[in-house]
Amino acid sequence: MENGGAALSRERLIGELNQGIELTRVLETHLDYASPLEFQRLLVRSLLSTLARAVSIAMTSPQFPPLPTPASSPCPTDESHGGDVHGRGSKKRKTLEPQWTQWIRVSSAAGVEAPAEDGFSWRKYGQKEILAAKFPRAYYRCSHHKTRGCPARKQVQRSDTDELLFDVIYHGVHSCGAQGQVAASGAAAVPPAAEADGENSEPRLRNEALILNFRTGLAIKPEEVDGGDGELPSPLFPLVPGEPGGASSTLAIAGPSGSGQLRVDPDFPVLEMDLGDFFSAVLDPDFMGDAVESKQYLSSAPSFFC
DNA sequence: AAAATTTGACCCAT
DNA sequence: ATGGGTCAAATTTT
Repeated sequence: MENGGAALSRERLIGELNQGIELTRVLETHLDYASPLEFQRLLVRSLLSTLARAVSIAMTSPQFPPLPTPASSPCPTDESHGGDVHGRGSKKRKTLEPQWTQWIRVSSAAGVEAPAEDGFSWRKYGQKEILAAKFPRAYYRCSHHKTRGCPARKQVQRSDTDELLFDVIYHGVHSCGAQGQVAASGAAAVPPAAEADGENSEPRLRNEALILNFRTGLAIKPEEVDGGDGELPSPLFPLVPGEPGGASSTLAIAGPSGSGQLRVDPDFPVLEMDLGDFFSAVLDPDFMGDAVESKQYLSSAPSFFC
């Protein structure tokens, strides 16, 4: 039952992350020495793609929620490992459970209270006004929480800006053998957005208004798609830009340190991850193997992110 | 009556 | 002290 695959992607992930850190250090040095802007740009670009790859790996890693159907897998949810003795300001690894976000847009503006069904049955257990949000956030948990202790939960909140958009944040995976994932695979895992019967001749990736939101506020938002319509390269978040004639969609990426572009697969759902959770998951002691060094790396480097 | 939702209190991290 | 997540009693829905 070992998760060889998981371990592998974790290694790759850590590798990418470390490289990103290394690049950052080099860049820092060169900033100090006022090296050629050209070179600095190159570093930044490399850094960007390294991080993008890392994100991609993280997103597809078994440790994180799967895009397609939940494929009722055994409940991996492990609670405590009693083995965390090491005094030493014990870290608080709080988020072990997968969490991801879906943006769902509804069609009719008026009267819409919530996005359509997603194939599971939920029971609302709370609602809260959120500080800087126009709309309240609703909390749901799987209906089988009582009966079968299913840990799945979700939060639904209407977007401040786009009236037709809802953020649906899922926490944990279902352990109840509930709900046929409806062939509409999309139903539960991908924004239906459909409404097809229209004239949408637009390229698929339009203003889905998707935003990859890291703690820093780094955002990636849709931009023009370069007419290309060919197949998209398989690696998600492949290398960055500079390269004009690509058959894929491109996204403009803008962050605290500049901007660039990314190619993306329009079919890949956009997730939202908190970098803190991201790192704590990656650094979970249970997986540290001989990569322990990365721990120090990571904990000492990215002041950048917070 | 049973099941689900509403809503303010409560609790736990910042 | 604050903001956000959950609890649970009251209330509404079926």
